[in-house]
Amino acid sequence: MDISFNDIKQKFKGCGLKTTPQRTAIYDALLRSTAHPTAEDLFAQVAPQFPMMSLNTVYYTLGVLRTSGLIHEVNIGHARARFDANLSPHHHLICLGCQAIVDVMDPRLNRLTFPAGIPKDFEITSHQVAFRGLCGSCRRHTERSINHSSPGLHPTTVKGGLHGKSS
Amino acid sequence: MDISFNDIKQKFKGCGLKTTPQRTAIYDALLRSTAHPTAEDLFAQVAPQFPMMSLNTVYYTLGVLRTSGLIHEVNIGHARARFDANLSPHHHLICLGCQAIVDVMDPRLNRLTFPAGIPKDFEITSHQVAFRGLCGSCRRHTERSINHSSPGLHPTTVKGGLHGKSS
DNA sequence: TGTTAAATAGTAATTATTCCTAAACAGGAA
DNA sequence: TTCCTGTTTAGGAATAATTACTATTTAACA
Repeated sequence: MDISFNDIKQKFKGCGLKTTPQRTAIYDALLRSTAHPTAEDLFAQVAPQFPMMSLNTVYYTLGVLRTSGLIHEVNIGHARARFDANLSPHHHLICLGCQAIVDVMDPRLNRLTFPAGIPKDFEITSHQVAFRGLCGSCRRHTERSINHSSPGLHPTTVKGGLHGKSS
Repeated sequence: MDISFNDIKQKFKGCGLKTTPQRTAIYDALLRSTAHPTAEDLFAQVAPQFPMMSLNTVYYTLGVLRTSGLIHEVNIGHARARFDANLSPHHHLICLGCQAIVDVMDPRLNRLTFPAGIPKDFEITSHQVAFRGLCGSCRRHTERSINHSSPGLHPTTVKGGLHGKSS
C-alpha cells in the first residue's frame, strides 16, 4: 500500500510521464485512499500544498494517469467519476445512501463462469461485480428517518467527506 | 416481451401515474428495445408521433418511471444514462468500442456467493456483473485500424443508432 | 362536466467535464 | 551546467447532459 516518491517517479518514467509536484501529489493521494475519491475530492486534498493549482490540472492528470493505465475510473450512477489506484482485480460494494464505494477483494469473484447466451464474436476482457445496498450508517439513518422523519444527509463515515451529491 | 396498451395503463395506475400518450409512447418504446437507449434515443424515437414534445418530458418521464420502479437506469462510464425496462435480474455485456449494452440472462450469476471481508453492517440488496470487452463489429474494426489505420467510428450494429458519444 | 393535481413544453440554470491558450517547467541534449 | 523543446500547468471559456422553474394543458376522479 505504501509507496515512496522514487517508486512513483519510476512509474511515471515507465509511462513516459514527467514527474511534477502536482502530479506526484495527486497520484500519491489516490494511492493512499481507499475511498475512491472524485476529482474534486483530490483537488481539495492537494490544494493546500498548491494554492495556485486548478481543478483543471486534476482532471488533466487523472486523464493522463488513466490513459497510462496507472489508475482506473469507477462509475456509479450518473454522479461524478470516482478514481481508484488499486489495479489488482477487485469488485465494489456501493452504498445507495452515501455513495460510499468499498473494495471487495474476494478472489472467488475473479473466476466467474463465462456467461451463457452471448454473441459468439464478443471478446470479454474483464468483468466486475457491483454489490449495492446500504452501509451501516445509512441503514441506521434510514430507520431513524422512518421513525422520526429526520431530514437531509447524515455525516459520512468516510474521512475527508468523500460522498456524492450534496443536493 | 410484448405488452398491450391496457397492460401499460394498469402498470401506470398501480404506481399512481397518469396515462398520457407521451408517457405511454416512451415506456412502450423502452419495453420494445433491448438496446438500453438514452433519453435522446427515446426522444428521437417518439418525436415523430409528438412533434411538440420536448426532451424535457422524456427526462421527466424516465425519472418518474425510475422512481416508480418500472424501469432501471444503467450507467457505463460517464457517458449519458441508459435505460432498461427489463426488470428481471440480469447482467450486462458492454462493448468498450461502440458502447453497446447486451443483456446477459445467465441465472448462475444471480446466485453469487456473498462476498468475503466486507463490513458486517452493510446490507446488500442487489448485485450486478458487468462484462466488458469488444463486440464482433468493433473487434473487426480495431484489427483493420491496426493494419490500415482507418479512422473514426464504424457503423454500429444496434438499430436506431444507439451508441455512445460520437466524438 | 367540473375540479384539481399531475404532466407537458419551453426556457433557463446547473453540474461535471473538456477545450483552448499562454506561461512555466521537467528532463534530455549540448 | 545551461539550453531547448515538448509537456504540464492554470485560467478562462465552452460543452454536454441533466435538472429546475413556470405557465399552460390534460387525465382522472367526483
